[in-house]
Amino acid sequence: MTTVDEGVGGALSAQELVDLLRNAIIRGELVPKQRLVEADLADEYGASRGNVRVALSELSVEGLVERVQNRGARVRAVSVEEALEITEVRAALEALCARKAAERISDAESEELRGLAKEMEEAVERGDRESYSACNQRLHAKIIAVSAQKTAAATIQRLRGQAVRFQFQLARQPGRPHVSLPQHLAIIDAVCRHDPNGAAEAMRLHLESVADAIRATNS
Amino acid sequence: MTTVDEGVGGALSAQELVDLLRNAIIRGELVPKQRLVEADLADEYGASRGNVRVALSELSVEGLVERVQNRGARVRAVSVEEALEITEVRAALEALCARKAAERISDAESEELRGLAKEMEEAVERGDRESYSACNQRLHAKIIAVSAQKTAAATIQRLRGQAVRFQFQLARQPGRPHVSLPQHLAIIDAVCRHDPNGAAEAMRLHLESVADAIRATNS
DNA sequence: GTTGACGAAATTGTTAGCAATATCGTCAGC
DNA sequence: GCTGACGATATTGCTAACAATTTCGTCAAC
Repeated sequence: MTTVDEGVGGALSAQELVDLLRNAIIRGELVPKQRLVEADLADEYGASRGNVRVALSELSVEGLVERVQNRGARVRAVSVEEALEITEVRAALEALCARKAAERISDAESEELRGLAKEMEEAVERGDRESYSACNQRLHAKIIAVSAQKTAAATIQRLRGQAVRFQFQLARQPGRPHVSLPQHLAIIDAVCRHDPNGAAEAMRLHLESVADAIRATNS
Repeated sequence: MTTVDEGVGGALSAQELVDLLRNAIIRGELVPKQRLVEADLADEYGASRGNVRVALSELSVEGLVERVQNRGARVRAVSVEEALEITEVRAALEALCARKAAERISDAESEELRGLAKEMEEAVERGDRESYSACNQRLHAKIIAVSAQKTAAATIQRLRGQAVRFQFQLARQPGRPHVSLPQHLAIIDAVCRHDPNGAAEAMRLHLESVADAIRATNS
């Protein structure tokens, strides 16, 4: 079940392996602190040890894997303190993106965001966590896309990968949607009104609240 | 001259190679768009091709090297537009660090920063570019250190490496120190006065001005 | 019972060689 | 003279095997 078959029988390339392992870590199939023995991974994924090695090197630069000289690799465990730091950095970067998005957004994109706002309101109203969480991700992704900031986007994505465990934990919290919905609506409103400062501030407040929730949950 | 000897005769490990190559790129010994042929690098640095390969993989994740499937690696060339994006991201992150630094700075550290301010004023007064540039780097590094934000620090450092070419260009600009000195002094003053908002805003304005200078120079 | 030395097993680090792919020069055909 | 096919060369992608290091179990000494 956890084993990944070799598909059509071809061996995996180094780059394919990086993607597979990254997803496995982000999806939680490989848990924090779990040892990543090169030979085992090579068997499991049907790749050569050399490629596994390269993949682990790259993931260690990305911050998902921790390597110690002569002692192998393991899935990096992100502490609560670190998750808070990451959230603060994300706050700064997503606020930047929100500002840029408010400057550049087109009418069609505005329409799309307002539609998303309606979807979120309805999802909360009928208590559909699944749908709300999906909208949440789409909202953040859309704002980053509209901002057209490639550097910020890449950085945010990397950091998201590192802190995904805490995001997940948060999405399952009981009262959470009722707290975050008005924040999300405020962000959408400011961006659609072409209010850069308002959008940045609304985004900053939202992620500040996320940080508070992480702090409150893990204490 | 450009060739690096093997030192005491030992072959270089993969990790040593990463550091050597990173420095070579940042110091400009390997110029943008320059092809990085694995076999050549292996000869030049006295390492095996496998290790060169791993090093190039890691540097490509760091954004210093560009790799194309089956067509090798080259030093990544950062465009002006990208340098501006990078500077904006740095502005957001260093503003965050300045805010945190203002919250946490100790009296001893304050003293150190004020000493640095005096050094910078004197360097500008006697037209010592070399010394001013060194102080500039020390200032940014110190604020990041005081802020104790590891995630932000790592991100900033990575981005700095990518845009180093533009920073260098800027430091050589004639009137530049007279423009940036008051900004630097304002940052130091706000941080030492424990004024988080003021420090963040001063840092943001400073890097905004850096962005303007990059824009003006490359047009 | 605890401590420390020794050695086997497990695991990582490195290298050399083979296979696959792209690049470039050459030359025939138009 | 220009175009496109062909083959040689250069270069990357990958794998298997070897070397070095760490880890862990065993056992003797205290």
